[in-house]
Amino acid sequence: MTTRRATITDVAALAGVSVATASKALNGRDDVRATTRQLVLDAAAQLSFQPNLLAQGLLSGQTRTVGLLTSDMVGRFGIPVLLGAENAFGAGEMAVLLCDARGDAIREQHYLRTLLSRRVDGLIVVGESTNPRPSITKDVPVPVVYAYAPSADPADVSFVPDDGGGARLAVRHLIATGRTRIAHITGPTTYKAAADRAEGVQETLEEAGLAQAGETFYGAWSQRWGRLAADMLLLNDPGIDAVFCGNDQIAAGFIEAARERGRRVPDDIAVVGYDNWEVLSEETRPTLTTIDPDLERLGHTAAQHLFAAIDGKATPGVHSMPTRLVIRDSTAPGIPDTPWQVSRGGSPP
Amino acid sequence: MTTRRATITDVAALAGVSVATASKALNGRDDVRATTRQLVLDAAAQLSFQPNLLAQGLLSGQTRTVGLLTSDMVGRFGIPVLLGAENAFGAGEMAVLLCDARGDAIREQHYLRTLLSRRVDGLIVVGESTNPRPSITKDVPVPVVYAYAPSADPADVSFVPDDGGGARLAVRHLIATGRTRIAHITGPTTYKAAADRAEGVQETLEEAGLAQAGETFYGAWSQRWGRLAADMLLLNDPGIDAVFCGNDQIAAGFIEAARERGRRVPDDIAVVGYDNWEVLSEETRPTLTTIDPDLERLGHTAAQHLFAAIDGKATPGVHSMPTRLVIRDSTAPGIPDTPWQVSRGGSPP
DNA sequence: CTACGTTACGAAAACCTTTTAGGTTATTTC
DNA sequence: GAAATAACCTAAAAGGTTTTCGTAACGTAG
Repeated sequence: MTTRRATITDVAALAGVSVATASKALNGRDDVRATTRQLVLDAAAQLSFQPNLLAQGLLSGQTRTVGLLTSDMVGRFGIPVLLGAENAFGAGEMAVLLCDARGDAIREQHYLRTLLSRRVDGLIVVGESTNPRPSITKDVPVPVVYAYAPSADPADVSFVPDDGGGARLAVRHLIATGRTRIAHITGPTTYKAAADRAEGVQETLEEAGLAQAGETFYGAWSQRWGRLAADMLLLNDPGIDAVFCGNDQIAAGFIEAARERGRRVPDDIAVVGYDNWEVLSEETRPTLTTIDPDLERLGHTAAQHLFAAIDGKATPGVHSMPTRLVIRDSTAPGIPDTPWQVSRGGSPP
Repeated sequence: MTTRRATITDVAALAGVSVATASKALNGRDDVRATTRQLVLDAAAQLSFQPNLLAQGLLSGQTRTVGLLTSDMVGRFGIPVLLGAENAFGAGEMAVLLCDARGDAIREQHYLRTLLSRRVDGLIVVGESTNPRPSITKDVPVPVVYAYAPSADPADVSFVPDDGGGARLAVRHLIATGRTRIAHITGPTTYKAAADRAEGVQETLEEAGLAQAGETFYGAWSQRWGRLAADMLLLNDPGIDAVFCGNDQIAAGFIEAARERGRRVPDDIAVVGYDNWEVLSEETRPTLTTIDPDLERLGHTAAQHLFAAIDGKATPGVHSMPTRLVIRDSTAPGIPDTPWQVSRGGSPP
């Protein structure tokens, strides 16, 4: 356990060759005789030799390591992005240095310095909301990719979920199922995601020649607000037959309150959520049709583009990542597969 | 952006001293004149010099990096542990290499190799359930600490939540509030956590001279099972006045079903959950009294012990980490602060 | 037998930093 | 005025790997 680890010098000595030859044999270079190579390989196996990546990195200037700088890992949205990214990196030979700045700019600076000290090959910055965040690209001698929260500098490489598109998907689905009086309840106005989705709702309704039922109801991202909004909405505007909620919590609250007020979901009112947070969307009654922002894929794509950027092939700009409509019972009770169906019951196992 | 990074040689040249002197000046060694030191420091600042940690690590044999090997980051429990650990490391000068083996032993081996290749100073292995997992300690020349899932080898260092203690906390609380007919609904028998909690329930009831209401109801960790079990239980055994649920999802389902059957919570039946998963425990009606396993602290402690182990001060054995009772309205409606109260409304902001 | 090309291998430099062992001044002590 | 000390600084080695270049052996053609 505390035995010194074998170096290539040890391997070379055991094989009876020079370190240069050992290196070539181990790395598959071709000016080494087959028998010699086997000798070296056997020696390496016997000593369970593993090349010191520090030494390799020192020499090559490439550490095969990227820094993953997250602003708030506590939040729900950073995790899937991070997961997708880690996934993409792990598939190659890259390793991920994880740093959680916890929303603190000072801490972020600190982590940034240590990451650069460790000579990471690139950085991926994942934010906690889709609101733009300050760019760090110019302070840094390696490529940077922003995920979820875009950089404020449009010349940087950012990947964000297509909130407008998600809203369009939701509203089109409601229209396709025959709804015409559609309301929208969402989170705080300070969230760009809320504004983007509201805009998507507006546009889609106009395209269909429909008017939105009531103005957009901005509130909190909570179940409580969903219930409250339901009470207000059902009282003031009893004719609505569908509601698109800004997230699954609001939708869960809405469904609960609607049921208590004697409205049947989906028969009287169809409900669509957002986020596909399965602990909610699969446990409401009826289960919840919702928009899946596919954050894991977003993280994966961001990581792949970081690869590309490290290889000098950057793709600047803010890239909108498509979302998926997940149809469950809150809009389409027991209807078997239908043409307009995108996917049912969440992601495959 | 692509400009070569400054080395200590550049700094020394700019300051007009040798690299040795520059190194001493930068590292606060004391055989260097104050004026010379300032000269070096200015030069370093001007070039925004940052020491190459690879070179340092190569020399010292310490990389100030630990590997964080998680078996399944998708799950809910790994994340807080990971978070607490990252937190503890970030406070020092350690960095965390994140690897998600996704429950695959092959992948775990692969990651293990690359981590060792990178010469990490230690490893923390976080599992996804409290069931023991295979030990890797003997395959590895650095200290290893297990978090959440203990190592199957009792000589290793493991940190697990005290499930039995959590159950005791819950049942004592129910008894303290005057309940006497207490039932227990929990997850699958295959989970050690479920078994440990059930055992804790048994013991605590016996100590109090009470009998458990019905046997332990094993099922799934789902809201659905909570509803189903509620229906069964309230039908067969209408006299029960409290139920301790194996997790918050079961508890949420139970509360919902109980309400529909006309039982008031907590007046007729008190409910305690487990996990303090706030998206549920703060959104049920009434809000849910529950056990918080304090996983973040568990992760933090595990990380600190890894530090100690790296310094040669290991503390072998399986360490049970205490849980917290979080009292909300499902057991104590609107009662103001009372002596037996441990904490209210979850962790402070 | 000489000239030359090919093949297989080794010596040494390079990457960047820290540390050890000396070396050069200036200052003190007798 | 010589010797001892202190203060400051430098040269060189070490850490593990890859790469470049040099060299030796061998075979082939002239």
